[in-house]
Amino acid sequence: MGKIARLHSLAGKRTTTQRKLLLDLIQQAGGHLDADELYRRAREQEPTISLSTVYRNLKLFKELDLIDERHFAEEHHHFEAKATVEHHHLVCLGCGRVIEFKSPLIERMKRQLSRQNGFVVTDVEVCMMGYCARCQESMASG
Amino acid sequence: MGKIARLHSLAGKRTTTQRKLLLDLIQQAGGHLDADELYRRAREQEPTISLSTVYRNLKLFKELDLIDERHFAEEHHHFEAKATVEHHHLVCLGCGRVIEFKSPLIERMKRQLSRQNGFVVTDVEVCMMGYCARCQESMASG
DNA sequence: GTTGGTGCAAAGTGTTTGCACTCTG
DNA sequence: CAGAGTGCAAACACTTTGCACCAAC
Repeated sequence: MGKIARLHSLAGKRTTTQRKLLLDLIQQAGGHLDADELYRRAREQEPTISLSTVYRNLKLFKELDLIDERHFAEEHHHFEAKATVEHHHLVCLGCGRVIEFKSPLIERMKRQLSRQNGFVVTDVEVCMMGYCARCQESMASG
Repeated sequence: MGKIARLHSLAGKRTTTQRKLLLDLIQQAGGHLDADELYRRAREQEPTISLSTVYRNLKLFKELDLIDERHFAEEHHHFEAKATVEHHHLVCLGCGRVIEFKSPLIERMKRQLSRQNGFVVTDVEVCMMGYCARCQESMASG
């Protein structure tokens, strides 16, 4: 899995206005964006940008390992800037809020798998669905 | 979350030939099916069945909690008969094979989350991606 | 007999692609 | 100034829906 070190984030790819804007928006966002939300935000600063450009660059960023793609229980994909620390997601089925969490248990699980099945894990997605404290309250009272 | 007990699996819904066939196929399959694969198998026994019927029934089965829907890193969804025992998935990026596993660590993680965030977890999806033993070998030799 | 379920075709999503034009390097 | 990247529209893959007919209850 040797990977050639990248000199800067775009690794020789051309730095177009659109590409830079998209990358900035993703990194600023902090949270999770889908292609459409990113498109909407990008158009505020670059009204002629097209949705294809958004998709093409998301694909590129993924290849360059600059972003992670997430598959929540929805039809479309979500993206987020590559995490410095691996973390996972709690999705509240009440309000739709996505809460990030991390747990050392996941590392242990990886190790267990490689020991038991000889499987080398390169990427983990943990998605827990349920109800956040707030939604539980409003269900109890409502 | 109160749920009226179901008398039998289809809970008052009509037992059509197609519906029964689809449910049988899913339960026999053991593994993971996508809508198209299910359609293909169903047509072997019921050549006039339509893809819409497959989708409509998958939706119904999901509502009746007879199947689980999975979101591997692909465009379409996979389904499997409701698991008696909660288990999770290893997806090999080399050969595409899906290996099931279970781990007590996941229960612990759930408990930790409810303790730390007051979040009640109703459903968990853990998807680990990487390379199975076989694919590691062929990468090393190839 | 009602009316829920089906098959078909048409529409709806989210995403990708072909092409001519534009701009980076 | 070559060719990577763009905008646009058309194509794509998967899923849902409207409608007329059919069959389970």
